Amino acid sequence: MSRRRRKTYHHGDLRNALLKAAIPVLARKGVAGLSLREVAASAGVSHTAPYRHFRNKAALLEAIAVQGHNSLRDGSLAAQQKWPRDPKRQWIETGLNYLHFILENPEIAQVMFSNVLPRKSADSALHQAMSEAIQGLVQVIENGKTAGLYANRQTEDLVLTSLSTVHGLVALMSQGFIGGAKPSPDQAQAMAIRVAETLWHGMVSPPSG
Amino acid sequence: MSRRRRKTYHHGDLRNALLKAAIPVLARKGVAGLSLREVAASAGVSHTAPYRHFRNKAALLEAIAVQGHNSLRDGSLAAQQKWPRDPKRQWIETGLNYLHFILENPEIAQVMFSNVLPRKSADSALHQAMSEAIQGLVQVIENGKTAGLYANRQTEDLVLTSLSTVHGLVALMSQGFIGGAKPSPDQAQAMAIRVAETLWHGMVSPPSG
DNA sequence: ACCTGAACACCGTTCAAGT
DNA sequence: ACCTGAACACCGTTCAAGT
Repeated sequence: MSRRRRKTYHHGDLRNALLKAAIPVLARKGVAGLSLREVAASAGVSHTAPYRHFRNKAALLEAIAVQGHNSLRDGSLAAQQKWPRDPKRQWIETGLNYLHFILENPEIAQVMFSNVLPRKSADSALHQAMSEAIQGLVQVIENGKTAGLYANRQTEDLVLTSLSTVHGLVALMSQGFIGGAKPSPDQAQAMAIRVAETLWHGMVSPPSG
Repeated sequence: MSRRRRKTYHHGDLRNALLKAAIPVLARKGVAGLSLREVAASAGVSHTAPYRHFRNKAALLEAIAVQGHNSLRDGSLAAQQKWPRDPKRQWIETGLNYLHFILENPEIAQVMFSNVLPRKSADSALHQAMSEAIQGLVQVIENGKTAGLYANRQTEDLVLTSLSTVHGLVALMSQGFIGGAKPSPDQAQAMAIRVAETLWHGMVSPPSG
């Protein structure tokens, strides 16, 4: 045996192990059918061990959901760094990155778009993550304003509309209401781009403005 | 006692009684905390009685969620009848009616925007209701095309973008991510109108087109 | 037809106890 | 510090039995 301990009495990284173990359970049972006891068992610990790392079951699910919102935030940061001179591209890629994350992580999406979040509590990690994601979008919009896009529209209106549209599209897709049960990444991306162009130019303006 | 029976051994309208009894339970415990047993007790029947009317707990929740989608459909039908010559107004009112329903029925919204729906099953009552709601929106858009709005845009793009935006706005509001915990109807309507105008004219076009 | 009570196999959460 | 086993008060669902 080497000097560094393995499989000690203490797990070492149980928190992450539980977050990982929850994914297959979500895929099999859905968010409503997931039990903390099964997640614990599948991580190889007793059913009370998770309480050392999560206040309760909702806290575990919240930690999973936070990853999704962080991805929306990271997507807008990445897009700003990748196309620093193209605010429209930043705007589109922010949405596409979010969509791709959801398509590639359907179990996390399932938790994000479910309603197991704490009643209100503005100090929750979920609200924190959501605020950061919105801030990323605000920055993208402000880059566009600096570049002279968006005419005299208010930043708040542009952010609110963009956010609603991307959230709605992604939620509807992830829940299978549009695009069929399993849209391919290409199909999904094509739909998203058409939606983005419709919003960009407006319902009543010609497509190529 | 009059001739018509009351409080017989048979309940008579237990199905509706259960749907009604679920609302206060949702308000108190949330969708994750709702139990069929509590709903049954609050309707004054044993905990097995609901199974005469609903296959299982998910079926009860689905029946509640269907009402929300029916409201989106009814809103577009009502708007078409009320302003038969004004397709833009039809479009805006469809969204506003949906928003008002959600604000006035937060418990139903909670179920609609939660993920307790059956895995896929295109024959589910939920998908049926959603399809009908989308059809209402399609009709509103086609009225606009007939009237010469929307230039050469495709109906599918217009429907998809409208649907995503209204769904996203309403979901974000109902879950408290935007507009604060309890937006007044006036505040909510003002936000919705600004979003609708932004989408109508586009991100990059002047507000008054 | 519609409703019930007992029963089964689960839950989430708490807590004294172990290493 | 971190993990466990027993215990509590619940669940959803099934089923033979009642009216």
